[in-house]
Amino acid sequence: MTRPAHQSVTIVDVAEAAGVSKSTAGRALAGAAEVSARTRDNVVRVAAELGYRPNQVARSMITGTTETVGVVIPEMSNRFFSAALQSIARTIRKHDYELLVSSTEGEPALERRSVEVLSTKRVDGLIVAPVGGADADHLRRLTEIGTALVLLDRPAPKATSASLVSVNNIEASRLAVDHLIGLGHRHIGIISEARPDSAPAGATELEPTAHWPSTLRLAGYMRAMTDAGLTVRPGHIAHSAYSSAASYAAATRLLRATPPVTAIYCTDNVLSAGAFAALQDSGRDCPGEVSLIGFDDHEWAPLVRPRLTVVAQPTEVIGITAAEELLAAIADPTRQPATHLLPARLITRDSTAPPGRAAAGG
Amino acid sequence: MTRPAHQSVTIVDVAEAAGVSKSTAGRALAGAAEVSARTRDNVVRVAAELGYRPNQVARSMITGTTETVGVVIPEMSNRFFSAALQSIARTIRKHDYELLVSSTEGEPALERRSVEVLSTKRVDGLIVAPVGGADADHLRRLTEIGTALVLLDRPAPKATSASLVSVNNIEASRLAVDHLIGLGHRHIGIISEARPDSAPAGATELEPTAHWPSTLRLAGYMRAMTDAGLTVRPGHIAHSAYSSAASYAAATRLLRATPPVTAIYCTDNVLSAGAFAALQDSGRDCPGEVSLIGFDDHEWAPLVRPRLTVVAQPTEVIGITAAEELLAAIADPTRQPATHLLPARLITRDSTAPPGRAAAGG
DNA sequence: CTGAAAGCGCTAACAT
DNA sequence: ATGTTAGCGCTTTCAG
Repeated sequence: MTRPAHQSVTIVDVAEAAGVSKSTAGRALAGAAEVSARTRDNVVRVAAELGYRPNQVARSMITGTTETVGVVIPEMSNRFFSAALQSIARTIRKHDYELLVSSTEGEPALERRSVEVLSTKRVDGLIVAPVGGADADHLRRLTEIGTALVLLDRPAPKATSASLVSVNNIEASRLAVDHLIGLGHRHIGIISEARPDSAPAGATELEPTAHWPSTLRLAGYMRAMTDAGLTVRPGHIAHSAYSSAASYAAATRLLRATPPVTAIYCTDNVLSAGAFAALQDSGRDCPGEVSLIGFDDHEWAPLVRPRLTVVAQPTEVIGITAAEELLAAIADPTRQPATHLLPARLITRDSTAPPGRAAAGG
Repeated sequence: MTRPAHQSVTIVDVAEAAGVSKSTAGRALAGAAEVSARTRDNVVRVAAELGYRPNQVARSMITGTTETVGVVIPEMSNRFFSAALQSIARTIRKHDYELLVSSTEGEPALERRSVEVLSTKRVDGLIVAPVGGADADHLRRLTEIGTALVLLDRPAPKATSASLVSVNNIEASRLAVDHLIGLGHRHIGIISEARPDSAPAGATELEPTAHWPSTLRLAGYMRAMTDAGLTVRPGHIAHSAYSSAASYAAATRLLRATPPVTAIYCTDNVLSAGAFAALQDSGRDCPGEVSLIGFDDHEWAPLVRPRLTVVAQPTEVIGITAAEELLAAIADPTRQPATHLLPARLITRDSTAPPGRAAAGG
């Protein structure tokens, strides 16, 4: 009775036990209409008794599909990505797809590896938040071989035929800056991961980094300032690496700038915490002396004092939209790629107020 | 030139173009030693030119493995799980495995579905944070069919032959309570997702919920109180549903208890935010009038005022351990299941102080 | 309505 | 060192 098979009970076992051919067994299990109710019930019962588990790998071999989508992101513990992942998961599950997820730690080499491996595993489509600047051959390759691709959060230079789902970064910054300007601020500092020179004359360049969120947010800041007739001062643009600690240092620098800033706009969720801590430790009154705007709505934004005003991304909608766009692309390979630039929202709390107001005490 | 194949270029195409048999091509691509360097190089070159992508599905068909592990968790946007996921991902990637992840929204039916679907997709092993109380047939089934299984965060009643990786919840609570007792507190409240009557005489019962983290944390609180000769008062145990809002309400109730509590211990990360907000809004001075301990170390714990003292789980180690345990079980099916109860750590900040100390002002 | 046969792309004996 | 053959478990023509 020994059998070197990989699998305990196959459809052949079920067929034999039910006294039918494996084709009939297969049809019965698939709920095909052409099989008589009697034999179908019998087959199903026998399958249950035997503990038969269909083998999706074998099925994929034939159908050429895996009912699986891949997601490649820099980091899954990042709030933005974990929230996006959650809504992607929920959306695709409704369509009976599963999620193969790979995190790249922000490393281009790992991103390429992930995309290749998932492709090798024959995912039906891929959502990727690319990090690998200029080199996007691995993404272009996907569209060449006909794998559905949706870009999340940021575009990729060469992946022209992929859809993009992201917040409207330019407008997000405008929201923040206009709010501050409306309050009367004229000296507004910004903490950005982007290098000040990466967004020189706007955000329409074709440079590798020109369309990254941080670059666009910086560009949006510059544009909003300019449109309001305010001067964009290099000394008010603080570059920060992508960490809370770096942001702390950047904010500290900004607080010593001349002319002094009366407000700081923080362009990323991991940078917000560091900036807030720096402002707190500086002893400056917020919002009395310095206003602060964070990016992304955190659980803690209403918990700290002053409660933090933020520019919130529609994270959930972004995830849902990316998933739906991908499912649509899988269902219809001729579908044209679309760009979804979702609107951000300003959530006004207590960390922003008119400038020059002394601490009211108490 | 038309071909109804599912795949653009297969190993047969490569073989033909290279003028060898498909076995040789396969061996060359696999880097087998028995193939001459000359033909191997040639095959590899031709494969690259043709844009050949190996088909992992077909390979799995033969080997019976997928180099994929499944992870089933209640929610991936939850801080604890997203952090665990991240370290699981990193660990398995080093062993060239991929991650098929499914979130269950805390619904037992979805959990069963996820486990079955991933099993159908022939994952080599599964890490699950079970939620489905008494009904764990779907998990027992896995071990029956020989699929490696590791339980994360909480055990499952019937899945006896699976490893478990979790924090030591009893000791975690003892850490918190002993700290408070050491400061002089005698009236310590607790906010718990567990019903007070679920952990009556300790945590050694065999009831469905008896080993859930929340139950164990409550039991640990009761045990630590008792061991210190303090009275466990039902009025000081506030039950809360699993949400920040519910915890806010529970904390508010606790603040009105008689005799009054001088300290509150919060047993879960999502409950911590609500309790903190409630204490803040109550106008009570913390830690002057009431001390507070949260669970899990949040990004915001050092940002709020007072900075929050917490019991921190070794989230990263939990994820790594679960992944390694799973990989070991996959590699050696005869391996005996192990239980890893990792130690929690108390991070003392400013929200805990001796009781009865009036607000010092300023 | 059911069965027989072919084959998805690949690896793994078994030859040579 | 290379080629030939036989499947992995399943779906899907094609016959009946």
